[in-house]
Amino acid sequence: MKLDKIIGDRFKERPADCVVDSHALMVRGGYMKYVANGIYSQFPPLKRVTKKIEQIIREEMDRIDGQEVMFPVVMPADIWEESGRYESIGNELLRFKDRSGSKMVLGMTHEEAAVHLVREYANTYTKYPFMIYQIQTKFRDEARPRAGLIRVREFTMKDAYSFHTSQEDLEKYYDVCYEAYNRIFARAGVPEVVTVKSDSGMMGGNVSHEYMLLTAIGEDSIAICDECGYSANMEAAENITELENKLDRAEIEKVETPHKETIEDVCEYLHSDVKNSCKAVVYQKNENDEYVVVFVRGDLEVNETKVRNFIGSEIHPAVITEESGLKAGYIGPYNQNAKCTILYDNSLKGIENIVCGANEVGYHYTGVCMERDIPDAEYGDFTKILEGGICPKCGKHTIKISRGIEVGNIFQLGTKYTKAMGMKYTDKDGNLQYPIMGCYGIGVGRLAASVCEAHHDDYGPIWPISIAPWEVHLCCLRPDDEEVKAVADNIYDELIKSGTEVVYDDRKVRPGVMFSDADLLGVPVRVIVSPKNLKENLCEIVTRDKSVSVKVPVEDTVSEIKKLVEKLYADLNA
RNA sequence: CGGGGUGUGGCUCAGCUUGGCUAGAGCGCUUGAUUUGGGAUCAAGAGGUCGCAGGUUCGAAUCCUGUCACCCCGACCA
Repeated sequence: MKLDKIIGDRFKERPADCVVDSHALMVRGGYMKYVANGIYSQFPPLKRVTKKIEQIIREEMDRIDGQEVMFPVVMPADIWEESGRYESIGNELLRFKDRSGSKMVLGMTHEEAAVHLVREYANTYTKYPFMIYQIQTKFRDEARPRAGLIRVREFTMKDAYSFHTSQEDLEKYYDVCYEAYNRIFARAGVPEVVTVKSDSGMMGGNVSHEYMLLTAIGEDSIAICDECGYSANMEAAENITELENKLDRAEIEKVETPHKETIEDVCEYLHSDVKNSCKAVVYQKNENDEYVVVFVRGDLEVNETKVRNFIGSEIHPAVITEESGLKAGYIGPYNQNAKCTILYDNSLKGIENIVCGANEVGYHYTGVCMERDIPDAEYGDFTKILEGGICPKCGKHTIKISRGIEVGNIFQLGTKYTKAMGMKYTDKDGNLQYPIMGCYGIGVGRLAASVCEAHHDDYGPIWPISIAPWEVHLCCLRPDDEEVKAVADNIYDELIKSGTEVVYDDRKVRPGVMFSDADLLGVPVRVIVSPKNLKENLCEIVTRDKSVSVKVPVEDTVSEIKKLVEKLYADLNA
């Protein structure tokens, strides 16, 4: 490919709207163009990157006996009504009507379509197990797309669905998939992707893992223990607390705390440690606005996902009214009479002599002891794990919180969808059974952006050769010099003949322009043919990351390039 | 959905507070010349009616009202 024929402009200035580097570089490098909020078109360089990622995924899925299929983008609402998700999913699911008034949805995930595809076919245990997958466009009407390709509304995703006749078989295959995913990320040049335990959210099911690329711009918080290797999404990480600053038992005393409505203010006012206090965080259930009060130790934060899972309902931060009986800023566990669901966090178990609201405006209690004063409280885990927190696996104070981008996930779904949609098979004994499912996703565009985010410098992406838009970038520094041009042309022809993917820059531009464009394209191997090198009968071969920089005789150039290309591939597979 | 911000050639932005001639700069683009190992120089050119709609005014990019879009933070989210 001649560089001057590649569709799309490259330019110098960072676009104002781009917050993350990968987004800025991919816009500057002519990889993508904004179409609408969270919707982009891909120029050839990016299309070539995503195509290669797709191919790696395809090979690894086929290797674990996946069968590629294709589900529709537009689906009738009725299969979503079968699973119950037509109602339960919020506005991310784009619903619309066709010309005849039938309700339709735009596919945001394809469990329903997968079950629909195989539910007649897989009616006997002899057909199991099997896995089907597709690589296709999804649409999710996200509330807030951001960061270029990291979070978009329309995107390409590989989604796979496996069907099993036993939990053991699912778990066995889950592990196989786990390994396949590790191979995919290693081959894509990001072996540093880590797996974390996660909350399954709307997907349902029990066990699930997320594949995270750790980076400061990530949207997820991950709890990691360096000691034992434990890692979990902050949403899912169990938070173990121990009693600190244990105080002696004391009598309850009501004290005036005028205009002190945050726990920090109250504790400062009363000269008490925040760790010896109890604060109330109030939510309301989405369906009926019923109040949910969560009592946690003053220094901790509520993990809303845990609350949501525990009460089995969606919640939102509360608007506290007069009628509720709750006294905002003065809510406490003792003498609490308001009608609402009350949850007590583990951090309060057995705590003595604490400060808490008196359920009366302007007053707090001191000396409250949970065991003595609220003897029938039941406790659960409702708080966020924090930096320096206790590792649930090894029990040490070793938890670190990192940010990460979720580039893939795997779920053990169970029978949620097969049951809801009436998919059954006959087992060996002639009984009807529901198949057990697993599902496995990878966001292709997000992975491309994540690799760029993880591997770039100020001048452009540094693509791993396996997913780079081209393998070799050939620069002819002085195309007006006949000899230089002839040598470069010859190298180009030879590389093409040998099946190497090469982009050839023979424009009549200054070297600086040429190098800058090469940096933006991020091709791993760069070859420079120039009058300066040619005087000594040499060509220059450098890698984008500067780890290799050599000059070789002109006649050896092509073979040296091919050697280097092979080495780069080998490094990725090692 | 709540809070904050921004809309001026392809890109980055100035002008707006305090309305006033044909709306500016740099980058990019076209043509020519000189240059040639990290985004050159000179000259000549093309390209915008200032997000949209309405209002105030002799006169609006500038003031007012409405509206749309986008960005950031939060909420929400496989």
